[in-house]
Amino acid sequence: MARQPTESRQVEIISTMVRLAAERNPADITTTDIANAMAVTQGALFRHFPTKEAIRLAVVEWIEERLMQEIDAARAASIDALAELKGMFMAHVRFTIAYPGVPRLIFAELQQPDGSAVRERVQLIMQRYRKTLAISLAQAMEAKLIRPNVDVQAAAALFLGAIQGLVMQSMLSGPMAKAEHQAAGVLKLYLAGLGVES
Amino acid sequence: MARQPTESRQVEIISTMVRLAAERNPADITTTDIANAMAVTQGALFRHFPTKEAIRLAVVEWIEERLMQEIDAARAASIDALAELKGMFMAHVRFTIAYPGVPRLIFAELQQPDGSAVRERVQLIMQRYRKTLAISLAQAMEAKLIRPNVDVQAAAALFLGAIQGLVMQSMLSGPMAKAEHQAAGVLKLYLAGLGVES
DNA sequence: TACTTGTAAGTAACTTATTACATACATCAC
DNA sequence: GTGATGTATGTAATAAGTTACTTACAAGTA
Repeated sequence: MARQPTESRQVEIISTMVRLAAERNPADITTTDIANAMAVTQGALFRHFPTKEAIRLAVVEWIEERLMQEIDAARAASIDALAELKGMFMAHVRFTIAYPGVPRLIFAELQQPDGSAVRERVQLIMQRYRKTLAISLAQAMEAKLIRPNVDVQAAAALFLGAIQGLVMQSMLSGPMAKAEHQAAGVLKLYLAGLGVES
Repeated sequence: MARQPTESRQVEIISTMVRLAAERNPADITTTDIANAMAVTQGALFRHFPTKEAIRLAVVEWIEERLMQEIDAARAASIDALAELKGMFMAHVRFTIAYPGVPRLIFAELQQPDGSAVRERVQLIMQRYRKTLAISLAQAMEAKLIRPNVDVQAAAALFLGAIQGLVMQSMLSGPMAKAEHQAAGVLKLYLAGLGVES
């Protein structure tokens, strides 16, 4: 019962996957797990996606759309390049708190062997993200909001690492929500590395 | 043929797992994969470990032993707390270059559900590591080698995140070896956050 | 009526672990 | 030394369970 069109089922499958990934190893989530969580039979999933890999790809695309939207919104709401960096950092942290399964899914896909379509999509997202960061960093340098001799590549890597460090900590010691006030501390430390006085 | 005692086979199984994890998703490495790489039959593995989980636990214990040995050696060879931090960072990076499978294995185990014996072991390693970092950071503050108002918790989290950021970058764009010179840049940036002039 | 979405059952492939059996090897009586 | 014996390590086959995906059929919906 409760028949639904493919479009809404696809969304449901994606969000169920993201939800389940918050508490389990994404690699261990089976089509049966997803179907049970949706109260349909396992075979029903294949009415809406041809393969499991197609589901994983759709999940990654969903993440890209949502996360990049948040990042871009934070950037747009900023008055200068330094505010952009702060805003993107906190937006990313908030997104991770809202969807704790997301970093786990991303990392699980990064572990996939070379040539996997899903993996390459994740690589594209990260490249795009790094490029955005590099632009803001360069602008901040030009506007003398950060010190003039910052290694932009290292700064972009450390930005992502800082977030990843918070994620790892939440995976170690409890819910990501607890890490939110820690996030402010880490951001402050990161900005100090860029020469920002606080 | 080429019978070998259990002790050496156990070591071989562990190092084969670590080696395979450098190029594949650790979650996808089967006992058949390990056995093939060792040129024995799949069943032979169970002469030396009772279950696959026992293999995974042994791998984690091997990592702990080796990594912590490197970290401690780097600490011991340092003249002050700041040199300790630098030494530990670079030792960790070098270890990751030598064994690219290690961070993947650690992360894969962290994804495991709560209560898993292997996961809890990894948690212990990370706690121990963080504690070591906190001590060095506190000492460095006391000796006025870094600025006096560093948030030690955030600094420990960012230290691990900085390494994790390098690992993610290598997973994105190629071998970890390429990331070595990047590591120096990230370390410099991290230390700048602690108020270290360079 | 024609198409879409669902179920129930089944299948092929894969994975961990076990079992029956074979053989190398250390130990020890002699 | 030599040979017997028990144990450790290996193979081949297979059991038992799981997973992604398919198929035959039913029923809702435009």
